[in-house]
Amino acid sequence: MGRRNDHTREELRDLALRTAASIVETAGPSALTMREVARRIGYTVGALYHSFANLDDLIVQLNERTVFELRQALENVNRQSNDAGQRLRLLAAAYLGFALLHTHRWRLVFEHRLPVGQAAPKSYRSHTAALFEMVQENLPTNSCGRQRVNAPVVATALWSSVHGICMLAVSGKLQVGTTASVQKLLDVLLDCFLEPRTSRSKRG
Amino acid sequence: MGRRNDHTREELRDLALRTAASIVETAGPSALTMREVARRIGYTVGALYHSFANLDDLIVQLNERTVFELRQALENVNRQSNDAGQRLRLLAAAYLGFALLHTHRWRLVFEHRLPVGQAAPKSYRSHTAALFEMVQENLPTNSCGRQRVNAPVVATALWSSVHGICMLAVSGKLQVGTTASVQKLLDVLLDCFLEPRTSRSKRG
DNA sequence: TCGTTTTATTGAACGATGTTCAATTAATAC
DNA sequence: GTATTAATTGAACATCGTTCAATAAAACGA
Repeated sequence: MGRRNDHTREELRDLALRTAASIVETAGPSALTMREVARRIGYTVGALYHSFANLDDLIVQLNERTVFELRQALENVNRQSNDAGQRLRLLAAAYLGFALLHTHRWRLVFEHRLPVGQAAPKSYRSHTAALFEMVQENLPTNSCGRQRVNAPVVATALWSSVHGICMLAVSGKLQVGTTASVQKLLDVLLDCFLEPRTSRSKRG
Repeated sequence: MGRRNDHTREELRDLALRTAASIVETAGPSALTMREVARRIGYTVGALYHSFANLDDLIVQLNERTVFELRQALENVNRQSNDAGQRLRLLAAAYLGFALLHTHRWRLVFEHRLPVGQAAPKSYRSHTAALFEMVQENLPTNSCGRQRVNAPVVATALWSSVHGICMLAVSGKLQVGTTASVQKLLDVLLDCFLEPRTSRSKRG
């Protein structure tokens, strides 16, 4: 069979990426092979290599989509409160929610290793930068010794921490089992970053 | 060639694991193959399958060793100060130091996926439990709204956060480049967990 | 010391993987 | 209607994890 015109180049790329996402979500990253993607979309392996340089490239493009979805989810949540502190708590809960809902795909974003010397694509970096900006803008001015360190550093520290809690919880490396107990870890963390330093028994 | 008796079964296991560690550290996890380990220790692949059930098992045993080394490094540091808060800061710095020094091996511990339904080995769990206990014992009693939540939860939240900062930094997913700036993230986090709520300009 | 048993080790084999590319065939352009 | 262009195939190659019958050396019993 030669040229088919069943799909444009862009349609095929989209089809392959959606299929890859489905494979990863249901069967884990180890099930994501060029041959399996090809089989599911009804093409042969060779055809995939016109849309993707190699498997690594396919994964990078899949991760790009995942980060975009994550950004959208967080941006939606960020509009649902007028209180900055409350927004931060909602963002953390949404981050955990996304990680729990799309566990394999979410882990793939952070566990995939780029070939040495190869930078992450620009769109990927812009999405993650947007995430950190969202956090930064919701930081109270008096949070966490803020007068000494600048906001980007605090935002980075806080969100890396949220990430660490979610990652360890989701990957089962933590003993905590239930979603509720993971949420409690996030609460403790955010209490530390949000509660004003002078009142020490706000709601004890 | 038949039976060789160059090494006992235990010697061969040790040799293979040390070789595997070396491969991972220098060339990354993707370079860790049964064939490469076998080649380097001067045996054929088949021989490895008497010491390890499969590649997954070899990785699990390698990770066990890595976690043991990490535990030792932290226990050493934990004896080098009389102030609990200072010990926590030293522990965090040592955790980052280990992650930076043994990046690939350290990442492999957290990024390796066990086959579904298979639990991490008991020794692995006991090492990580020891880490969390160390943190827990160094927590000040008044830290982070401690009167409301119990110590294990605070310890888990704090150390998962330290882990998140180290992981994102080491895997290059963060924009921060230098070791100093990562250390500053850890400082901000520990300030939040350690500084008494009433004094706000301790060392500004 | 010799013959038997045990066991460590080999090496070839199998199926699956990523990747390449000449051949083919359909769509497009002229 | 022919020539050009480009998408698609499918076979090929190297490498991977894993298995296992064959083999040879060590250990054992007499």
